[in-house]
Amino acid sequence: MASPDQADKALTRNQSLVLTELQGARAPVTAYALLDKLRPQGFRAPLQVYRALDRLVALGHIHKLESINAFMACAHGHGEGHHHGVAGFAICDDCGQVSEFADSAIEHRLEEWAKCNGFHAKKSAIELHGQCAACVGSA
Amino acid sequence: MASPDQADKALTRNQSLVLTELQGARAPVTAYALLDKLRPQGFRAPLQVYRALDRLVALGHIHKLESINAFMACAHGHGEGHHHGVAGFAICDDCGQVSEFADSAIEHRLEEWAKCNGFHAKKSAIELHGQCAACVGSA
DNA sequence: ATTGAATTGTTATGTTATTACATCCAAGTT
DNA sequence: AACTTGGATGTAATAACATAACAATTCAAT
Repeated sequence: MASPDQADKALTRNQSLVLTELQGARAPVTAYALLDKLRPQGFRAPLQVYRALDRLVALGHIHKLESINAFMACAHGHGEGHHHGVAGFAICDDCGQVSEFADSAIEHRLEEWAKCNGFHAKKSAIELHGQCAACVGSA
Repeated sequence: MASPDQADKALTRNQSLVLTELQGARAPVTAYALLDKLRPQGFRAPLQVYRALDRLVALGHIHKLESINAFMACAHGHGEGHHHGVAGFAICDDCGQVSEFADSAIEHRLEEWAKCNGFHAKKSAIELHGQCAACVGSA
């Protein structure tokens, strides 16, 4: 049996620091905001952050939100047989909070379109902008 | 009856120049690439481009591709009763060409999710990355 | 110990987007 | 005509996001 946190153990110091920071955040964080937060831990240049982010995205630990140039930890864990489907994000333009969701019907329709059009999809970005329930209520 | 090109007539000179440039392009164009192309027409600063782009996006004439920071003309025209649904984009990472598509099932699923979660969506971005049919063939 | 691959550190630079403020111009008013 | 008002534009400076190039270090496997 693999150790329970094998995925984490594969991470380097910088990657762990960035991931931990993102997991503790309540909303997406930009690369430069991460840099500032991690200066006490020795970070000094953007590349240290960007390199860690690239790796974490590749490993599936975090997502990049393309429409706001920010990053957030993946909503679910990384247990053994975890199916990594197409993820969607609902971004509140008022409070900044983001909800991650998965919808197999959407995933299926995208696959269908790709198949019909000979497109080989490698990754996807689905991002909604608007107001979350809390902000609609307090509007 | 409105004149056939009423929408176009509402555009200012700068907006028309930017829109025409995008309509003539075979792939998305970045703001700074537009600036360079329009220097002969008198453009000198990024804001001239960004202001025109903002307006054109708001009017539904063009789309911003969030994952590549580039813009493209809307695939369909702007006739009278044109339903502007949720648009998706398949971006070829090899040749740069983009296919715009619309899928009412996806739109419906997104609306459904929003309703169930009290999220008021104002806009959406759906972008696929991979290889288009032509590039897969010539790989 | 040596080597080779991956990671890291550092500097500089490139790319994308906005802020702030001055100016211009056309439409409506006195 | 002079005045006001609002949108559109021009201009300069800067902010925010991201990568290139290269040197130095770490560390597992020999």
